[in-house]
Amino acid sequence: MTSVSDQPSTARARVTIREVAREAGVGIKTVSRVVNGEPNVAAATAERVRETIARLQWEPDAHASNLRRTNTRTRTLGLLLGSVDNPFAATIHRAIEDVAIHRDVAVFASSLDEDPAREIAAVEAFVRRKVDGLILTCAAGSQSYLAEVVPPEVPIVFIDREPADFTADTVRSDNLGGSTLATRHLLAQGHRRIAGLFDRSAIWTSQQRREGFARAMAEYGVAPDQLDAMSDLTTPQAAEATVLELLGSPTAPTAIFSAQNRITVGAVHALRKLGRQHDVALVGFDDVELADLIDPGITVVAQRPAAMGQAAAERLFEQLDARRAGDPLPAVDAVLPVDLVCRGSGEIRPSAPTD
Amino acid sequence: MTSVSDQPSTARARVTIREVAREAGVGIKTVSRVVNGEPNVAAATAERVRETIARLQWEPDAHASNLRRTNTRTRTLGLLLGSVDNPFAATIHRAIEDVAIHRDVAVFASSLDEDPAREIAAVEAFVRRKVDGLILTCAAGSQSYLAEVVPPEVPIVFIDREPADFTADTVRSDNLGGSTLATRHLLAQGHRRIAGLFDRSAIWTSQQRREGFARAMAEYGVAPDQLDAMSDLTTPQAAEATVLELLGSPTAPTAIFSAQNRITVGAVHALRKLGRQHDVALVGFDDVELADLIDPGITVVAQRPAAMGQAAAERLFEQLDARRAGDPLPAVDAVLPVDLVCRGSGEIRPSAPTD
DNA sequence: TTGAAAGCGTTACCAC
DNA sequence: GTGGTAACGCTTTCAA
Repeated sequence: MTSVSDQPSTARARVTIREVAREAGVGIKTVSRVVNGEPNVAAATAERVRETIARLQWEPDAHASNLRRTNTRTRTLGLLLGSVDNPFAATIHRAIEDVAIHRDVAVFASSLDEDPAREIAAVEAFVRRKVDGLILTCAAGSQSYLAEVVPPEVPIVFIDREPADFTADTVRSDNLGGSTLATRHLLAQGHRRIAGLFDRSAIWTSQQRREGFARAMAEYGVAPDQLDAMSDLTTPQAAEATVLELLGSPTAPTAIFSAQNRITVGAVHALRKLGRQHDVALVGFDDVELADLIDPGITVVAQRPAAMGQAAAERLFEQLDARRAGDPLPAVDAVLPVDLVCRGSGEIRPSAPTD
Repeated sequence: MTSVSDQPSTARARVTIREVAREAGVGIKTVSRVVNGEPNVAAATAERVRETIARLQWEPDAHASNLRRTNTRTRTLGLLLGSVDNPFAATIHRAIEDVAIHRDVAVFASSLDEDPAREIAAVEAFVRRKVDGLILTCAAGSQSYLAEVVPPEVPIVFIDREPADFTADTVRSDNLGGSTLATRHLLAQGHRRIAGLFDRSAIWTSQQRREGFARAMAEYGVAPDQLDAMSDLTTPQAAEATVLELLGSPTAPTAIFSAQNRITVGAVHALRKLGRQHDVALVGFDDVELADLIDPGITVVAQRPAAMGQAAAERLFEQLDARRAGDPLPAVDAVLPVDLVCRGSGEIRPSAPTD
């Protein structure tokens, strides 16, 4: 009665490694060896097992494997971005996915909306799910919490922004150099009254870009406290309103440096509304789609989000491999270059040249 | 020797439910009850357990729990998109994440690049990871494989495109109505020679939009076989080249219907290159960023990707709840309306009116 | 109200 | 080469 019944491979019920072993007439460990590509299995046996797996349509249970595996890899990665629907972040995301897929690693993506609490909650959720590694954009003022929340064997790579109170690999753009470059470009056209428009000042990149703006202005003799710099512009609408106001004032700027893609969009809208797009110069940080089709084309300092994503993912896997081998790599701060793309808006000269 | 040692809560090593139980002086089942909010635990006991959990910083292992749990929820969801960096898809992604986060569900996102093999591989990877549900954009010609690959208790919602050979909930735009609307809009301006530019014909939405285009043209007496319709334009570059060629021919169209966002971008580039953007009419399907800042503004049939994502995620969770309660909901085909947004390019009249 | 014991589906260890 | 058997960290079952 308890003997092997000759039921055909019926029910789509749940197929386990045991059924496969029984059907193939081998031990369960042998099946395990085959699926994991371990040595010490006769070619013929392996073939038979593979055939059985295919016939029974068995899929190994990832959770069960990870439970016992010492080298525990969930083949899973946690990615935290400003927002998955921001073009800059989405490009990073895609590049990371392209690296991860080669290792059969799946990506959990989360948006943080500049909310420190959400950053911590997302990291905790990733850790609970035992991700192999983390690629993080940070919103919180300090990343010291990571030391207690993330196990030491889980590598972390920061992307786009440098962390505070925590040391780990970072991949980011040359924000300082880029914003200096952008500002100098406007100064070189003869502009002296240049308005700098920035995102919320709590964001690391926003601070860096503001610093770059200030440095370039200082080179031309403008003291930091005399800067026409507006921070905390969190939406295109806020940027638009600010530009409308600035240009209405008696000391209106002749040029604008917009330090983030959404701010650039708002600024362009404002200039159009006033019909002054051929009159007031504009350079933006981070590229914008269709920037070349607008009249005038928008001059920007373009970042390399795809390269950033790729570099971050590759570094993460290097760390993973190194740590499994026993020696973690030292943290590296990778800075990617940015490119000034001249399309017209940044090459407008002031109506009454200062120089 | 084997008695309980009074080691202080040392090593950040791995804390398990057993340690917590031992420290709190209760059985492990009681700890389990507390973390899962099950009844039959004295308030004082529960409090003591919670205190111990906090002190030991224990995080339950999600994989271990899911192994034995019958009601197995990994609080995980698989999302397959054309590409995570396409703005349309990225907006859907964000909307889904916003619904999922309320249920503490994490989202695995994957891109398929219109590759049928990648679709299947991605779904298998999701299933292996025991996701609670799937939201899929499909590239394969048939989704019949899902019946064998996806366990019946895992709900599937299709987004953007209808599946073939498989029945499940679908959330999509009114592609047929939208493309008819777009084409009629051009016809109403007096255009009769209208070129239709489409994505690869294997894609469901591409077929639908082509059908809508054909129907509207037929209303004005143009037979399907006389249509100026170009398919398989997979990149903006291809679209641009096609438009350049079309406009150079003796029977050049006076208007263009571009059936996808990247095709629209290519078409605009071509028109600019020829300096004919104020001369040849253009209506695109799916909105494009900064379309209002270009001169002329691009008239489009706008979809509602955020609403699509939200609807799909909500439907998925409804199905999940219903199935756990024992009665799956019948499959529904939700069709979201599209909106004609007139910005100028679609309102250009033919130089030599036909009517 | 509580906890001991028996799984869940896989991999690790060690005999054969 | 091969296959038992004991984990892995938790939930379920069931007896106390």
